[in-house]
Amino acid sequence: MSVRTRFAPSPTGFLHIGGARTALYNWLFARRHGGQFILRVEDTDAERSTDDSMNVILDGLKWLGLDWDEGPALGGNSSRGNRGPYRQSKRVDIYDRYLAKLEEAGLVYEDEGAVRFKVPDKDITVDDQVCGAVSVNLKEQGSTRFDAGTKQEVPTNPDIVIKRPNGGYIFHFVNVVDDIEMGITHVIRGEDHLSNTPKHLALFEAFGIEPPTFAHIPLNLNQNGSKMSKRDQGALIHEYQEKGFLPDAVNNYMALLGWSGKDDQEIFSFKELQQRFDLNGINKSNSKFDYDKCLWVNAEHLKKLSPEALSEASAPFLQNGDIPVNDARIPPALELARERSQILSDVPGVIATIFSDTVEYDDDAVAKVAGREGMTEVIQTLIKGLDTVFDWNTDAIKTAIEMAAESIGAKIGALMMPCRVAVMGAMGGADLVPVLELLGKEEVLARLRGFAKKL
RNA sequence: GACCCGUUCGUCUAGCGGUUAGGACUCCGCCCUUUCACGGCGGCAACACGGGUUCGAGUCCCGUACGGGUCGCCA
Repeated sequence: MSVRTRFAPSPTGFLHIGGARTALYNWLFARRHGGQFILRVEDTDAERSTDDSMNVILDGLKWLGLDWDEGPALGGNSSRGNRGPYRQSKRVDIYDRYLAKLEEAGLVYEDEGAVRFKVPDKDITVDDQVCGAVSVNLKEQGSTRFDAGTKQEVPTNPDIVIKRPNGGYIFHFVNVVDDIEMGITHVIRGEDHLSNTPKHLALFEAFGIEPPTFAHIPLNLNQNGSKMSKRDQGALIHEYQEKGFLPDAVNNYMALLGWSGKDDQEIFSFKELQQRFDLNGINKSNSKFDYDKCLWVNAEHLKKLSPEALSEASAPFLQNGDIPVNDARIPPALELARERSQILSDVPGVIATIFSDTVEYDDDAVAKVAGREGMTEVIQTLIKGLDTVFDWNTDAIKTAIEMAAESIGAKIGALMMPCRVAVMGAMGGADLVPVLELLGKEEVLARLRGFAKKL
């Protein structure tokens, strides 16, 4: 039987890193086994579901490259796959049919307008691929509830509500029905669902259907050790896009948070992930999100990007920085920027000076250089030396600076920093000589002359 | 509170009865270098605790502590 996994988000907000990781694991598992990945929108709670938030989730998945074989199309008006519809709000007739089965079997009853499913009074064992065998008796378990307000146990009905008085169906029921109808073979989901799983198994049994394989993955927590919330740094997928993370890097980092290839490799291409991901490598314990490491993973991916891919990915960020995207100097400039950038939004800052007609001088840098003795002579020597360069290329520029240094009995180092500050305005930044080359002779000389006047 | 899951450097993790407990991020040195960064080298830093089992326990068992989760007519 072919593997079929699904991601079943509830469209109530944004695509959260926890959800995205769940989607990724399901996607990787399906791809690894040549199966199908299904996207199903759990929007049974009409009051909390909107098309907009569904599209945010679809956009996020698309950006990550987690394409689905079956599920709603962007926009939500059409879908692909023959087991749809893939929005629960449009599957009511199917749920009605399944409810009728339970009614026939005498397993449900009405309770104040709602419909309850009678849970069996016995141990139900989840044979989880990550957590092992977990047994629970729903009848005993559900007989009391802890009221957080009064901190009291209050008696409750263990039989689970599967349909609201207003006719709407409840998660546990639709989740199971859809997994049956959609032929889901493996359910990979957050560990927060582990305690719900016996309920689902009871429903599978009631329908006489062999349940899928379950794998409950540990949760991602924030730095404080509590569940990631929307306000935590790195929680929302669209922010990665905005900040200039690469989708593959985000996938890589998400994979690492809860899964290990069992060796020392940490940087995985998307393709490698597809080849290597397995349920065995999933960890048992929760992990804390580490933004610094995520940045590092992205920087590693940035280094490996082809020049073409780098250009393409950088374009929106260059535009933001008012840098001309189609300038012929962009490709070499990007090469200067890539080693100094962790995310693409770092890129414009590294190379902006090349494309600007003014120099933004850092006061401290200027003061430091200007304070040196004989600086006027140094700058004049640089101007003279560089003015003689015919073929304006890195070798010739470097040679000219070396000769200029020699002419005043100085080491090249004594000229480089003044030149850097004069031309780029700061002590740090991209390699100076290539920057000089890209800037062009006239501009470099103009900047040096301008700087000379400041002395 | 009851039940469920978990616990190796600050963080992500390797380890599956015998290891100087390995790697990575962060941080700190040094080297490279025209700066910054990259890279290279090195350093700081961990088996939650207590009992067992065993010749021997990070590895197996039982407790305790701590963390997380679930206990909805949310998903």
